[in-house]
Amino acid sequence: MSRSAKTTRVKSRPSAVQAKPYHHGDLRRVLVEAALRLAADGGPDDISVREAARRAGVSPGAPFRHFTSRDALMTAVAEEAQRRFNTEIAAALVEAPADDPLLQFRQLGRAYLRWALRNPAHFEIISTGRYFDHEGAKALSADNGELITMTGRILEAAQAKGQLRPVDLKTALITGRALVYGFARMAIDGHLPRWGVASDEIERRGDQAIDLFLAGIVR
Amino acid sequence: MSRSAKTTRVKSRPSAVQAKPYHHGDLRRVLVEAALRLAADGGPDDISVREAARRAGVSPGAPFRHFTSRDALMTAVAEEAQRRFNTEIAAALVEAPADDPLLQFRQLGRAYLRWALRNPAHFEIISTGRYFDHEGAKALSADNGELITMTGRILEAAQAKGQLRPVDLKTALITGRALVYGFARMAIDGHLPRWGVASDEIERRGDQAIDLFLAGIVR
DNA sequence: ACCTGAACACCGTTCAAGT
DNA sequence: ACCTGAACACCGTTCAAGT
Repeated sequence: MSRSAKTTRVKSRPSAVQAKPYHHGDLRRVLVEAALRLAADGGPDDISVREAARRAGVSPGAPFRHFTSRDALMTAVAEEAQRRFNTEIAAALVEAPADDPLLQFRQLGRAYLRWALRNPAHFEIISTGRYFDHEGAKALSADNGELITMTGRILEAAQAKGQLRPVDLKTALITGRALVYGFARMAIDGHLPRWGVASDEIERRGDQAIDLFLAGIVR
Repeated sequence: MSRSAKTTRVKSRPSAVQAKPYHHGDLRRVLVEAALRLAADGGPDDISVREAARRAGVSPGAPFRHFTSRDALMTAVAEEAQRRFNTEIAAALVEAPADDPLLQFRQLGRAYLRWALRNPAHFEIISTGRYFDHEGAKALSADNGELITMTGRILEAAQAKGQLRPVDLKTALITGRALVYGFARMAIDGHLPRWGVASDEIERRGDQAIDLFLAGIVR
């Protein structure tokens, strides 16, 4: 399920069966992949430097040549997860009609929810903030800021097109995000059964929540 | 700031200065208090059985006479936090006009947000689900269910009074909760600076989000 | 330049022994 | 019945030594 990172490029020896080289060659990437896998299988807290090292076939100290601490590994993991997230959001947005910002906004919310529901552990790592310091996560902050800017522009376009009631844009933006973030976390944190939502209807309920919000701000 | 739990009732000796007794007397409660403090000072992950034992002045193994595992301690912590949460919500609800369910609903949302913002670590322990199993947390589930039921009844009353547009109640209920939960977590998880919300205006922004949602469902 | 392997301080948990 | 203190397996992290 994860990308194959087995090819440890050893330049000098062209033999078919080669001994495990002393230098790994791509350890950093392999550690991040292993950590993503550990999170997906268990949860964010199941990521451990030692276990990632074990899965990469290196000694416990080896990762510290590439990451100064567990937090630094978590940051790299979060950056990779955020990158995948942004990619999927962008892809989903293409499917919305170019001339209808309101539908684009809706599509954004739906794509956000879907990715969160299907990648709960990775979503949690990105969003919980406990797992790394946001100061040092340059790429992540950029990806994140891009998403926020994009969402704002789409909502502005909807307003400019006269699709909205007279609402404060910033308030609407924050409220909309709070809604999808909250719903995603309710699902991930296991709240929904208490609200009478079975697991096979979570996506539908999420869409209904989005639509109720939209109905409230649309003209 | 925490309730004084110093009185280790020793029945036999009425002397003023008494030696530290072998039996603690109230260890369970003291451990929970210590854990709540640890969470408040650092974060949920700063709760450790050993540190709680240290602060209670007992050996590392002692807590396991009262809690089968760290998870069991976390469950007790969560139950205490949820109890405090419910108490404050109930108190806030009294201040809302008895004949205006919509304002009661609003008040509920505001009280929810305020408690979350002022007790972020405890709120996180209650809501994240990662810290304990909800099956074994009987009292917490009861407190939680009570809150959900109450919220539902208030919204029903608002509808019965003709205060709402024709919306699906369950959808409105879930959407409303997703909104306040999401906003609370955005604040706790450190998202709000990215959305241009300074720390001294968080409560106000939260209130605005609630009001925008209400404006969308009110008649 | 990158990895090994032993070491250290820490944690959760267990258990025989003490009171 | 409840607590001590040593023990064990585990983790993050460091560092001299190897390649």
